[in-house]
Amino acid sequence: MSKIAKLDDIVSLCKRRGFIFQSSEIYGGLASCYDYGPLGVELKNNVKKAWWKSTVQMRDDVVGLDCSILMHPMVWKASGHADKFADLIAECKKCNTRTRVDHLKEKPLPSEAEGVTEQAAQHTEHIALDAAMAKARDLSNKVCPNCGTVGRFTEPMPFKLMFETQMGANVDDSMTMHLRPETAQGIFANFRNVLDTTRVKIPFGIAQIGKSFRNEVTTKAFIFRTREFEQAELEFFCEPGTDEQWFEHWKQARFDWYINLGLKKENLRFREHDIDELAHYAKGCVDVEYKFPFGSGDWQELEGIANRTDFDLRQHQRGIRTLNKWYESDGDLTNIELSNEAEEYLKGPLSYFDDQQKKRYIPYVIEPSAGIDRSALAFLVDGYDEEEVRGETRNLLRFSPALAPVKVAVFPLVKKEGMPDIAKNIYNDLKKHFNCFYDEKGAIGRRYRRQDEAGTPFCLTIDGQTLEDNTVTVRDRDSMDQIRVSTDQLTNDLRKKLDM
RNA sequence: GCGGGUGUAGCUCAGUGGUAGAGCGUCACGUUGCCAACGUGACUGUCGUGGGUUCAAAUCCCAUCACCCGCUCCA
Repeated sequence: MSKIAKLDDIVSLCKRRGFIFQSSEIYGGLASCYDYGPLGVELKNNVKKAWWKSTVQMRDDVVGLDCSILMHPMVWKASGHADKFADLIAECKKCNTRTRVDHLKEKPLPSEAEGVTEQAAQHTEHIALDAAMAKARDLSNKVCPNCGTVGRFTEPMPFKLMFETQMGANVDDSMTMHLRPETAQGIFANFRNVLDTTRVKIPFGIAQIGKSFRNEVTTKAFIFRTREFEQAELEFFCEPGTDEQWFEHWKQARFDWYINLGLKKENLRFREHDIDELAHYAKGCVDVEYKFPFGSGDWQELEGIANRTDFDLRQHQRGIRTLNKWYESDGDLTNIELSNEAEEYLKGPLSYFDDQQKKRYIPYVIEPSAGIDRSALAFLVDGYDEEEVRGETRNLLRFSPALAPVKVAVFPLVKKEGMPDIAKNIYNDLKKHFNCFYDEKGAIGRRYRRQDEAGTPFCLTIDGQTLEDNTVTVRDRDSMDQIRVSTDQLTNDLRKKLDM
């Protein structure tokens, strides 16, 4: 049975072994920012590789993309982020609890005993900031969900969730830009380019992995919610009417991905979004949740899979039509309205012509959007184990071979009789195929245990018998069992064991 | 941002006003014959940071930063 890991144990192990450090630690740290160390970068790269392999490489209907983080300001106008990507929060003066304004409920009036005044809470992310502010101004009848006090709130505080920066070294001539809050918009912006250059046909997807930035109101739990984070997103374009079946397809595919990489089934589940939780453009949304060991051991989201309909492509067609207003307003996004949709919007540049059906339409989009850092954390937490071996505690990370930072460690049993030379030769040969690690220092048991804690699946030991019959021992991380393998079969044998 | 907790060596922690410590880890040398072995030795500290009180501060006071838990939010 594996031990339930506490987050603190994981944080400590990550530091001790060089998986994850706090950013700018020598200066006292920078809130919410973390650095991946030598083992961590391997793990994270492996998570990305595994995602890319299953999402792009193994499929005939998905191509990749890598967009810039900075994009034309109008992208964020069209996507809605520039106006709407903000939360309004008010604080109860009595109990000092902060609550999102849109989550506050009215005190039921006596005449409406059924409580029907409770409106479905609409996510502020998708309400224009001005409108939300106006609507939120009157909190006199709202109830604090914490202490039940009515109408004693501070002025709603808006939070800008997008990072701003300046482009252009000339201060007078520089333009305010945003760091992307999601990678998805770069994909929509390149939809036409990909269509025109790759001979893809609907249904097909465009995949991208990259950094995004959000000024979260609060950060949380180590690398779980940070303001700078890495996403793996797929926009899968399909014909309207087939969207629900593709939604189901990706739900299953994405769930299986986590399981296949070793997450325990009992720690993973779907959570369907309620109707009133859905963004107004989304037809359906489900989260893949992992049972993280923070606090009370709550389920937390690893990935969201949404049916975004044709909303984004249609918005960008409106965005393109707004470009002149943007020039005229001297690049001030706040002063312009997004143009209305063209009457012929179905024939716009972001539409698709289906040659078989002789039909033009704007495709629907299924979007599985995964957090790479949180996935990495889930794999760390899920793989962490402590067990008693001869009265000693053995710490290990039971990584799937695909994720293990080091695949094979090579040791001479002792530093004599030519064992190090043989071991080095084997190491030099194997490292062409796998990420390997060589170590000839200290006791063999210690070397094994160190690799256990790094999650290395296999350790090879060159011993006295190697000198006689050219076999080495292959020691399995999880069982600690050893078998002898002939050196000329090592590569093949390990390939099989590692599934590489 | 609010409330609660924490911050001393790479890690875990002891140290409540008087010379900064332990265990583990790391490194070196010797030894080695398969699971954190043993011996000897070595390195490691802005006591989170800044200020104050004091003859004297890791210790008391103030401020600040960071982390954890809760509220909240999300990939």
